[in-house]
Amino acid sequence: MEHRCENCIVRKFNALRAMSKDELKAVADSKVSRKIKKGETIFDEGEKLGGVYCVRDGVSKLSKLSANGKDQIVKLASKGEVLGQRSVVAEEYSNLSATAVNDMEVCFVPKEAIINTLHRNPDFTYEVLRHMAHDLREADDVIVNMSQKTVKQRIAEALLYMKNRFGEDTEGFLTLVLSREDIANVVGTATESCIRILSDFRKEGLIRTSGKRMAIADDRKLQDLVDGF
Amino acid sequence: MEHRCENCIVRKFNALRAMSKDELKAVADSKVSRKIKKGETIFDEGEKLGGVYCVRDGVSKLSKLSANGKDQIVKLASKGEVLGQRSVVAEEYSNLSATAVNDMEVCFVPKEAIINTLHRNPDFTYEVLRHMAHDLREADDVIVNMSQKTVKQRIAEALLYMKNRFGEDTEGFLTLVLSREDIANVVGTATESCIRILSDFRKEGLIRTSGKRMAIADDRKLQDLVDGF
DNA sequence: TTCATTACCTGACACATATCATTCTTTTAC
DNA sequence: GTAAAAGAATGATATGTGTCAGGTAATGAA
Repeated sequence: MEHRCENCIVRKFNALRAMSKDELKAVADSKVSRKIKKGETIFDEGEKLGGVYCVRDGVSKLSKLSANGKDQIVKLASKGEVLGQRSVVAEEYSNLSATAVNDMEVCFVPKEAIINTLHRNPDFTYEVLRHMAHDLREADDVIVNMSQKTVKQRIAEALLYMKNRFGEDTEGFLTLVLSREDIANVVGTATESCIRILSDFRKEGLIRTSGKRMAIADDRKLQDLVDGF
Repeated sequence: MEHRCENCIVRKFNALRAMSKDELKAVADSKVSRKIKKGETIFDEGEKLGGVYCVRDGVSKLSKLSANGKDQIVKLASKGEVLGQRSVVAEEYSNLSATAVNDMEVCFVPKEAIINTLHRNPDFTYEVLRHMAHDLREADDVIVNMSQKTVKQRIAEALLYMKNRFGEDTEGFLTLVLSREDIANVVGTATESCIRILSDFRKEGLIRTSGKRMAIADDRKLQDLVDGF
């Protein structure tokens, strides 16, 4: 049997926690669980979304294709986050595409259940609003970082972010494994530049690597770099 | 006597149009009109906002100071737009500062009236949400532009944006007059680079200038530049 | 007006970053 | 396990942009 939203822990982290019992029941009845393999896309830029995707497990990258064919990763979403919220709320085509960074499990929730609740339950709407306000603030910060920080600083920041947000395993390696290309797309640089800078970091003892896995060896120095020292 | 929100045309452009008569009355009773001179700041980054500012007239730049002392302009707000919305909704300190680009007239609306309505009137909350969803989309686009387009392309785009958004006078000059420094801060580049590129544009016949005033002479070529031709 | 300040402009130069080409390594799939 | 594909690494080179330094023109205040 499928999981019931009412008992889903993931819900605690997103706006669905503000739903009433009945509303949640409606969501649970209409939702569809879905497994997504690493590298598969959940939805594409320009697609009309029929609902939102609630992430139960795994990590997704939200990216936008630029004119010169490069993908800019705008956000990484993990357990508890809801994908496609913005597009459904604004009733627009998606401005981003979502791709699984590792194997994922998501629940697709048809938009009707969401929109109904948005019209009737101000607590829920307010909660969604607060999440979006938070996203907007983060987006503002990214804009400033993009234009004012060097690639080196942005990569250092991305590494620290990955550690803080997704943690590290028992050996100290970052839990979230991203390819150099993905990291380059997060900070908005060429893959080669990213690789070069990561090599520098390794040589300077700021990070350790083992295959695709990466570990932060000197938080302090990385942070100093970000702050411009 | 002060203007009444109920009759304010500006309201039609923002979320306040979804307020009930009574709610609007409460806003009108608590609001304070204020004139702001060109160059004055409305609020500062890190400030705790006691409410939002509804723009009746003039243009404001919303900017964020970066570590290296440069201002990044994140958004330009004009008639009908509401400043400080994000901070009030999220109950956070402001992440941006707002400065008048020209003489302005704004109405300060204490947050209580707003927050009360957010909790009670789902139509209003939904409306605010839709506006924020729109802002978020724009922010995503800016992120991609920042990281993938050249300074030249971004300046060309900014000029076209200024024309489309704020229009031009009878002589064809852009209505919104920004200093080169402000334009540089919009596109995230050095003032000198901005000046140089605008000079190039002038020499190539893409724009005309007369003192601080600027006119777009060749929309088509500017657009081609933006698109990478 | 005159002075002071701000905005604008230009040149020279350094440097960060992108691009292209090539090799080596790791991962994936059959 | 092996082949094929994908990812990582590195060098050489070109170039876009930032920085510093020195101007002129425009603007505002006394």
